[in-house]
Amino acid sequence: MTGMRERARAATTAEIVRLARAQMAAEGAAALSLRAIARDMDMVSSAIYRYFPSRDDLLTALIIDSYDRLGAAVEAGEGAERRRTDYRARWRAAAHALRSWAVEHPSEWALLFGTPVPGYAAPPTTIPAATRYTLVLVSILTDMAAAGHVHRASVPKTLRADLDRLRDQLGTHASDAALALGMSAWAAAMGAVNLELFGHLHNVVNAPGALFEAVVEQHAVLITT
Amino acid sequence: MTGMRERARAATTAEIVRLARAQMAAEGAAALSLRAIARDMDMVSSAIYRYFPSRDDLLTALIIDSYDRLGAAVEAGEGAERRRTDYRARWRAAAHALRSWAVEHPSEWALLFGTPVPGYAAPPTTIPAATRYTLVLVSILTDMAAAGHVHRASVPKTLRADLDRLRDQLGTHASDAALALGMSAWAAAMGAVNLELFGHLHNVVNAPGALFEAVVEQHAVLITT
DNA sequence: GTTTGTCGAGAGCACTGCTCTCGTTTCGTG
DNA sequence: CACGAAACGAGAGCAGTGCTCTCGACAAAC
Repeated sequence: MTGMRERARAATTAEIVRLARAQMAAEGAAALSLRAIARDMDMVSSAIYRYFPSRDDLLTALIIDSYDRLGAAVEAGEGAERRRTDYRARWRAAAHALRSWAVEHPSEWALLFGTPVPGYAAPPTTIPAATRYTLVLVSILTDMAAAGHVHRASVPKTLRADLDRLRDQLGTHASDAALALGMSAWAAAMGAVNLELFGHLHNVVNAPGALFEAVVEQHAVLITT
Repeated sequence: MTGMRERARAATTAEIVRLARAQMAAEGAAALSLRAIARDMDMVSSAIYRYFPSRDDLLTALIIDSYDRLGAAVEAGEGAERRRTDYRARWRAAAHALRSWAVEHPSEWALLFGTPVPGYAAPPTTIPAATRYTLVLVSILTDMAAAGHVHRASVPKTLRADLDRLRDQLGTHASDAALALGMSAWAAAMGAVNLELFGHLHNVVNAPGALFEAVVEQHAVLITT
């Protein structure tokens, strides 16, 4: 089953992804060049197309991989919190794991959450990986609901249909209010990280992560009351 | 003072920016091509360099212009609220003006708040324009402080020094708690718009603006209590 | 009226993603 | 075991990019 052809192919594919990630970290996602990767491998550019039919397909592979590693990091961060009924602590742990990963892998964060490449539509293959880091927050809300916690928050009428569908998709019993609060917290955390990483806090908030900290604490209170 | 040379130069410069914006709206900011602009003007690509020394300088001009138009839109939206002491209504008006502008000019939003172009650092020239839309929120907080409103919120220690400096820079008397709440609201709104525009709500929140609505309402309460 | 500086045209450099062909090597099957 | 199919890397080539340089034509300033 593992002919030398398959092994060579797997090795080459992995090497391409490895070099692509390195190049992305060094020069940014937009500067990713198939020819440069080929040069680094002492190959000719056309040979890369034996492994990835186009630059977009290579990008897709990188996106899935990054989503997966982000998901793993957030899961690990939240999972490290031993007091499973301290929902506020679990939220803090998950959120800080999110920001830490972003700060440590800025180019990958930009690839996932920055400007979408024009003409590039993420294929459905990416959906499971893209959802992963999100499910950690959902699990906290689900556990709170199971423990009988009642969330109070106004939920815009326009959101209700989507929340019903989501509750079904995710298999959770969290209330509309809980899901709305969770999505707000999600958006806020994402916004704070984006502002920080994309340079919009220069001469505004110099202390690294200080804005994120404030955002997380506000929503820690909102989520657990 | 207005020799035919100067007038021709101003007209050509404006035409370049106009075509650049059109091309950006059609194909996205990343696909902006000097040669395509030159073709549309029946000129040769090298002639463009008489007006903009590099592609980055053209980008800078576009960025400043977009920031300015965003600022004007948010100012107009907030200014249309007649009840100046209804701070919650003013916040809602400003926030919705922000999202409306973003939805109507997605490529410009991406240019301003998406992935920064690698190797491109926004020159200090952009700072005044970039601050403009932010000042609307600051003015609301300042008016609340002047009216004697007292904000209660925990403020991370790491944020305090920055808040002191900001209060000085902005010439406001808003408290630490007020500024922290304001910045959280800012980050949350930005995050919600980014998630929506960059396609991260596909199959999550289909109703347009529903997540943004929830985020704005959460922070409307936070800011005014 | 002469000089000075700006302008557009054109050629060219180094780079990109991508396609096609060609000779070689490996694999599955008769 | 032999043979055809499939996969592979090399190489040339196409159309596109940002950018640089030179050159002749024209307007502006002295």
